[in-house]
Amino acid sequence: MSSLSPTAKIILSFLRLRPRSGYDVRQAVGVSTQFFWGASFGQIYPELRRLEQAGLVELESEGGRRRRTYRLTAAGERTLDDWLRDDEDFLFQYRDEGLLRLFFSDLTDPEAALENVRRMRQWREEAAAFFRAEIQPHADEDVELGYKFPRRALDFGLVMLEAQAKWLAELEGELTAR
Amino acid sequence: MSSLSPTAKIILSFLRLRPRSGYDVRQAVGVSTQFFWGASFGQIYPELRRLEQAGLVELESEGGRRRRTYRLTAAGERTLDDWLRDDEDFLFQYRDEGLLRLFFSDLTDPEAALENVRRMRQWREEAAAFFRAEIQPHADEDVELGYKFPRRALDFGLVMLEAQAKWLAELEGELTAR
DNA sequence: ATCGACATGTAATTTGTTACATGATTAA
DNA sequence: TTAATCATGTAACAAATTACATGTCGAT
Repeated sequence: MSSLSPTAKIILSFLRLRPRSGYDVRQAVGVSTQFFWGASFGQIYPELRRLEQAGLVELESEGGRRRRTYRLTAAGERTLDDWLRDDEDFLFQYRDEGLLRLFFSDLTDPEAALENVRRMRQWREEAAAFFRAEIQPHADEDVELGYKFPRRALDFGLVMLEAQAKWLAELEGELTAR
Repeated sequence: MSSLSPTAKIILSFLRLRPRSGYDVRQAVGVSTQFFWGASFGQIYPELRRLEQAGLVELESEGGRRRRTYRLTAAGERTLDDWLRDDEDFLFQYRDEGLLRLFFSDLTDPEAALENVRRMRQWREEAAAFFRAEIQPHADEDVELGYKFPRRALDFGLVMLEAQAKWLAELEGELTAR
């Protein structure tokens, strides 16, 4: 019962929604989970081969053309199901260079510290705007199809970004006041 | 002007506050930046050698004992300063397996989805409690010493965790209601 | 026929964790 | 003197990004 690699988790999940090629998996990631669970071509293609080897996915069609569409096998379905229920600790990783610089901002002059905070806030605002423009349409489409959770995951991300932006704006005010 | 590795950034920063050994850097990370910028022994020790090679740090004392304390060189100070002001894009990485499972929760039964949300919320609450118990005392100590920003970085983390926990609690209510 | 978008893949490099090995110092 | 903790280090592995190479398809 070797556990699934991070990339395997997202591949199996998207294939369960419908059969896809590696290319399609990457497109789906790009318009939905990228923010909290990325995957690049360089990981997806080799991982698909491994999953095929392991009997978790199989080729559905080579369509005459050069397009390899995969679908889940029964074993793949079971493995995915296990993961969606399992009890292991979740991976949680947060890495934030702006916050690192904030932490050490006593080492710089106030202007540099303030500029850093401003950039942090702006980044959050831009990310939130990007979510609404590029990701929300897809999430809303999913809702039409009866999938409610992608939209909830989007809202989670927006709430997080906006809480951060609000706090940063307050700190900006505090640092400007003097 | 080869750019600093992630681990180099935190090593130089902590050395600027005061000279330390690799062991001390690791301790400092563990009680302060771990949440958003980790570093393990396996990275710190080799990186210190590289930084020494590059002339950014130097041995301050071998203290007779087996304890290698490093301090910044003038070149190290300059390099650190450059980084604290530079214009490059900040690294921002967020990876959240609970959120990935939430995204795909249409594929499971409602009980498994609810259980996942509950665990996500609990994890946030435990993390926030840990911050207050284990990290805040050190941040407050820093304030006494005139370093105000570590405490602000802590507050940022708490605000983020609490915003997430609140949203998750609301979703829990919604999912329970039916 | 050729150009751009679609599609698959490999290789090199970077980053990070974990497990392991080893030695020095201090307190019981 | 022996156990625990302090302290330094290496090796093996896992994960991820990026750049590169190659080929297919459809429209002009």
